[in-house]
Order: sequence, then C-alpha cells, then structure tokens
Amino acid sequence: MIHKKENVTDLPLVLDEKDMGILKLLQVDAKMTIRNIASQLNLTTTPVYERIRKMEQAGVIKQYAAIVDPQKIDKGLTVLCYISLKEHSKKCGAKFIREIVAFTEVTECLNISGEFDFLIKVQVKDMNAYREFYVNKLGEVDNLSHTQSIFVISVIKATHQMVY
Amino acid sequence: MIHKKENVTDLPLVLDEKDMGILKLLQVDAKMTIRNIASQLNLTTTPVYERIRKMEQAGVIKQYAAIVDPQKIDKGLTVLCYISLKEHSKKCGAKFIREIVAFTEVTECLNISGEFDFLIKVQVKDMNAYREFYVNKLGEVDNLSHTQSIFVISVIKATHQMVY
DNA sequence: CCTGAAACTTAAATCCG
DNA sequence: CGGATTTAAGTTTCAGG
Repeated sequence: MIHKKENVTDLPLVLDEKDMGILKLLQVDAKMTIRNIASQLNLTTTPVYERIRKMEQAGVIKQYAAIVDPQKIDKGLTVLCYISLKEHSKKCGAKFIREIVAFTEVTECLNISGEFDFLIKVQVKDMNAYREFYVNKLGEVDNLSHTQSIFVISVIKATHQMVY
Repeated sequence: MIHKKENVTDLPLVLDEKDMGILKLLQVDAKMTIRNIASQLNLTTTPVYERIRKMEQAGVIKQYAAIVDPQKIDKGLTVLCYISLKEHSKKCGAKFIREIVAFTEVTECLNISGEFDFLIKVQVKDMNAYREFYVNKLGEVDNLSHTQSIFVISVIKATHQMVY
C-alpha cells in the first residue's frame, strides 16, 4: 500500500505520455528500478522518480502488490453469484454491502444494471467450499431476494493492465 | 513479471503457514522488505528470502505489479459483456479467444456455465468509448451469436487478495 | 522540467555455525 | 534456520542549465 504524505491532495493529476510510459512498465513489473525505467524512456532518474512519487500521492498508483496464482493456493474455483435484494433502501443496501465485503471469499462485488442488483465473484477451493460459502455465509445474509450462481469453466484472460 | 531460472519446475509446492504469512504481506505491499517480513513473522531474513524465491519459481507468485486506479486514467467505466458463439468447435472457439484476448479494453475473459459461453469485462473511459468498442471491435469478431451488456454502476469491492 | 553526478541508504545474497 | 557480513544497488538529493 502506498504511504501517502499527510496532505494528500488527490487532485486530478494530468498524466502525459511519460507518465503513461512509467505506468505501463510498473504495471507489468513493480520491481523495475527507476534507472531501468529511465533508460527505457530515454530519461534520467530524477524525472522518473518525481513522476512516480506524484502518481503515488495522487492515488493513480494505488498499490504495489504480489499477484498470486489462485490455482496454486487452493483457490482454483471461481464462481459468479448474482444477487437481488428485497429492500433497496439506502440503509438496507449499506448493511448488505458491509456483510458481503467482509467475506474473504468475495474478491469482487459490483453493483450492476439489469435484472440483478449485485454481482459478486467468489474464489474458493472447490465445489464443496462453494456450497459451504453459499449455505453458511451468503445464506446468513439478510435481505436477499434471489441469487444465481454461474460457474467459471476456465479463465481465458485476467489482467489488471489498463495502460498500453 | 518474475524472472524464473531456466529449470523452472512448477512443481506442486506445498505451502505452510509461514509461506502463507509471507504471501499475505506481499499481496498487500510488494515493496515490503525481506527484513520487515521476517520480523513480522518472527523469522530471520534467510528463510524468508528462500521461501519467496521458491514461490516465485513455482509460479505461486506470478508477478509484482503496480495497481492503477482506473478512474484516474480515464478508464472509469466497467462493462460486463456476455457472449454466445454460433459455432462451438474447438477451432472456432480458439479463434474467438485469440481475437478477444487481443483487445486491450478486455481486462477479463471467462468461459462460463449457463446461457452464455463467455463473459468479458471491458474497461473504458465512458459510454462513447464502449459503443466504439462494441461496434468497431467486438462487432468485427466472427462467430458471435448474441451478446448482452451489463453496466457496472459502482465497484463495491475489487481485490486480488486471496490469502488471509 | 530536465541532466548528470554524487551521496546516501538499504536491501539482496552469501556463508558459516 | 539464525546471525552476521559483504557486496551491490537503488533511491534520493543537489547544483546547474
């Protein structure tokens, strides 16, 4: 996690080509050194250093993270679960969100358009683990109207890369 | 990206509590030093260093990445797009996948159970950009039967954290 | 806003017990 | 695996254009 200075501005930082070049590289390899980045962008370390610092403080770079392979840590099953609520009041929605977000199995929760209210992505070991989650965790959440589970047969692509 | 040694084994590495502890920390902050990790886990640098190296080579840690905030780089709109194919032969499926994966707007592509064949996640600036993608890119892909777009109203949770 | 070099700081990697 | 050492490296700063 980025440790911002006290006076975080989060001002709408305008990014130019050089910033994008830096992001492009750091997105793929966060451990790339400033020197290396500088040489690839035909710059020196100073501007690269300062641009990275700015992007960290502006929240453009949210985090430096190790990406773990789910398959290798017994979390090889991904399930998408659609959820509709009974009550849509602000209060009830907030309560639902608080409960859902707390589940470590839920790696994603999206408020969506269409027939359902939410889509959550659940990451578990296998079908047994999903049943366990579905019955004992999701099943204990208030205010659920109906749900639908979609199973992921295979992950074709999954990236956080957004700068090209 | 992790630079593995030549003889990559990718053997089913058995992870113990200490490995999980390391992953847990690196998932949140890839820049955490080995010393820091060691002290938090009541270990010395040697075992931590070696465990990390093993997990990198085994592919448990796939990558160290800077996580960028989509909102801050003009990619604030997320759309889920369901896709059904006409032809489901291996050859046609592979062609579809090749084309879809090449689109930089597609940050995720899942082969799913249920009514549709695939779910792709599209990350763009705004609705105009999505229309542009939908018409000129997705629309040019062969073998599509029908599609359905679901718009993400808000992202409640989005994490790659899987070790707790 | 950049260059270039220098100074500083810190971590990675090794070795022996 | 602990502990310390060594070596190497990256980060950060500064003057100057």
